[in-house]
Amino acid sequence: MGRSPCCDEIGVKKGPWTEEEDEKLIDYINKHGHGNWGSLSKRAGLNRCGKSCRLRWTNYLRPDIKRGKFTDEEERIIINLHSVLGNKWSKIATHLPGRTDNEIKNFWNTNIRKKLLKMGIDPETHKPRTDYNHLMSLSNLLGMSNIGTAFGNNPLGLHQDITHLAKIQLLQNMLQIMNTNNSFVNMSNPYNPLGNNIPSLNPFNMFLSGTNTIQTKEEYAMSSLYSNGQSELSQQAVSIGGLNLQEIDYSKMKSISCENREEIPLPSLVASSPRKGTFKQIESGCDKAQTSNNTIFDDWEKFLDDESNGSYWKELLDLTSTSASPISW
DNA sequence: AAACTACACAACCGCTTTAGT
DNA sequence: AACTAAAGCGGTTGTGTAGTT
Repeated sequence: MGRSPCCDEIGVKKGPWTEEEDEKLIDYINKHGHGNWGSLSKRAGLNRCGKSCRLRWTNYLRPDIKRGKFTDEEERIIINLHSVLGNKWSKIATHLPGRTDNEIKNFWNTNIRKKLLKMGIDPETHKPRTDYNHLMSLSNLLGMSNIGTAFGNNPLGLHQDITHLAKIQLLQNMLQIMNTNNSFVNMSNPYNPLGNNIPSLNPFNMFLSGTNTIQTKEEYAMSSLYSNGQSELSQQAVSIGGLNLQEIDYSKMKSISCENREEIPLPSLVASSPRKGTFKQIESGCDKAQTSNNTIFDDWEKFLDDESNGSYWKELLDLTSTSASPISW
């Protein structure tokens, strides 16, 4: 074992590559192949460590690298694969021809990660965020909004839809916390790894499972990634680029017990967009919680409108943060 | 126009894994 | 089996640039 000392060498150039250096590296590799990276730099007449040469070639100069913006499809693939593989950027990159692990990692950290956070989804777990700070910031946002409303204006310039979204998101996240250990709720998750389709008696089911009904335009696009329920999400991942993930998900899931389901290394994200053929499934999945003319969403929005003043949410949050025992429905 | 800020991306660092002896 | 060098990998940092004040 042991780290290669090449990058510690004194006098070896660091920092951005010049065009001249790029040309030398490309010429050399085109003629001779890279061979041993450690000795390549000298053979190619470059005052760089081998590691630096390798990275420059693999991340930038390689002729098969696809440059430019990531497409929506690539974004979808990355999110799906990340939900299964985690931060295994090199593995993810093998399913995106022409994209490097570095590029994907950067794209994730600067773009996708932020979008997920904005949607209230934890980018690590792909589940709704449950950290207290996040809830407090949502609560404060709503509080400010309500102050403005009381005086007939809106100091933050919050659009009504955004406020509404924050409300629903807050409620959803709180319920997630409350029910972390509630097996009944797990049982009613629209994604049921056991394959049975037990209708939910829990009116909060759709919120616990990560469903928002009000989204910004941008978030709508993102949320469509999570639109098919977990089993379909896995299948999407399976079908991408010939990727075979069956052994990772289904084989484990079929045999896993209800109690152990938390340990499945897969996300539990589910539908949140009205994508064709999907939204209908979601709604039919919560028929039991549906009133004659209104959907559960209508009911909940009404509930939120009735109860959405700052002190109410704060009280509820205080209760949540101090309550050790989960609430059962 | 200048200063500041946020963002994107290239490159580096250091740990882990792999292959060769 | 033990050791070493090289390559792989993921986290982090540095820098250039576009946008904003």
